[in-house]
Amino acid sequence: MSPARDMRKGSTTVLILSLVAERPMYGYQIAKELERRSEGYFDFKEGTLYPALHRMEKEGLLRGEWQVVAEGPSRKYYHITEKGRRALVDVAAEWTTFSRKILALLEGIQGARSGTT
Amino acid sequence: MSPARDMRKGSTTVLILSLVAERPMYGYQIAKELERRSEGYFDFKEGTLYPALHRMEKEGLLRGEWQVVAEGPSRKYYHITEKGRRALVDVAAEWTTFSRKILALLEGIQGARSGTT
DNA sequence: GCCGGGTATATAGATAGTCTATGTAATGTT
DNA sequence: AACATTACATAGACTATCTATATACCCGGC
Repeated sequence: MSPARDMRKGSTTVLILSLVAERPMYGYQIAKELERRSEGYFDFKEGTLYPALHRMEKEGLLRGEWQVVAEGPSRKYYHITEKGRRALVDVAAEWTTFSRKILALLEGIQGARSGTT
Repeated sequence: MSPARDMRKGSTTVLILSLVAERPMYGYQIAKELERRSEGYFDFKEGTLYPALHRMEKEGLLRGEWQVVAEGPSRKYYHITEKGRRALVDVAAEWTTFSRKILALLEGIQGARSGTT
C-alpha cells in the first residue's frame, strides 16, 4: 500500500556500503548518520538495519569488530572489505542507472496535467 | 544477491500508472512499451506484471476491459481511474524524491577511489 | 497433420527484504 | 525506583518479485 516502504527495498545495502566505505562505523551510528545526511529522509528501523548488517557480513562485504566502550553499551564496528568495496562500485552504478531511468520515465508527470496549476 | 531485482521492488506500480495515464493499454503492450522507452532496461516478467495489474484493479487504480481481437488472443485493456490519476501524482513525486536522494548520497562513489583510473 | 514461435493472459509456489514488536543490557537523570 | 537514551538482536508477519507452468489463438515450415 505505502510505496514509500517498497521503494526502499534493496537500497539498504548500497547505503550502508557507501557510509562504511568512508570509515568504520557501528550500526546505530550508521542509522543516525544516514538520517542526518538525507535530512531525515532515510530512517532505518532496527529490524531492517541489523539483519542487513549480518547478511552483509555473512556475504563477506563487511567485517564486524566488537569494541568495548567505557561509558555505555559495546559497539560493533563494521569495516568494509575488499569485496565490499568492489561491490559498492557495482551496486552504486546500478542504483545510479536505475534512479536516472526512473527520473527519465517519470519526468513530465506533473506537466501531464492539463491545467496551469 | 542481485541488487537489480530488489531495486525494482515497488517501482512496478508507478511505471504502470505512468504509461496507462497516457492512454489505455493492455498488459503485454505495457511490458513492450516500457521496454522500448527504457531502451531494454525495464523488462516485466509475467509473474510480476499480471499480479500487479490485478492488485491495482482491486485497489481501484485501474479498470480492466476485455476486448476481442479479430486476429489473435483477446486483450484486457486497462484504463486509469480518477483514483489512479491522483495516486500517480503522489507516487511519482515520491519516486522522484527517492531517486534524487539516492543520487545525492551516491554521487562521488566513483571518485572515492584514490587512483586516477 | 504437427510442431515451434509469437501474442496474450493467468496462477501456484518459492524466495527474500522490510516492518512491528519485543527483548537484553549499560548509563545517566529525576 | 522509574525512565530515557544508547546499542545490539531476533521472531513473526507481510508482501512484491521471480520461476515455472498452463491455456489459447494464429501463422509458417516441413
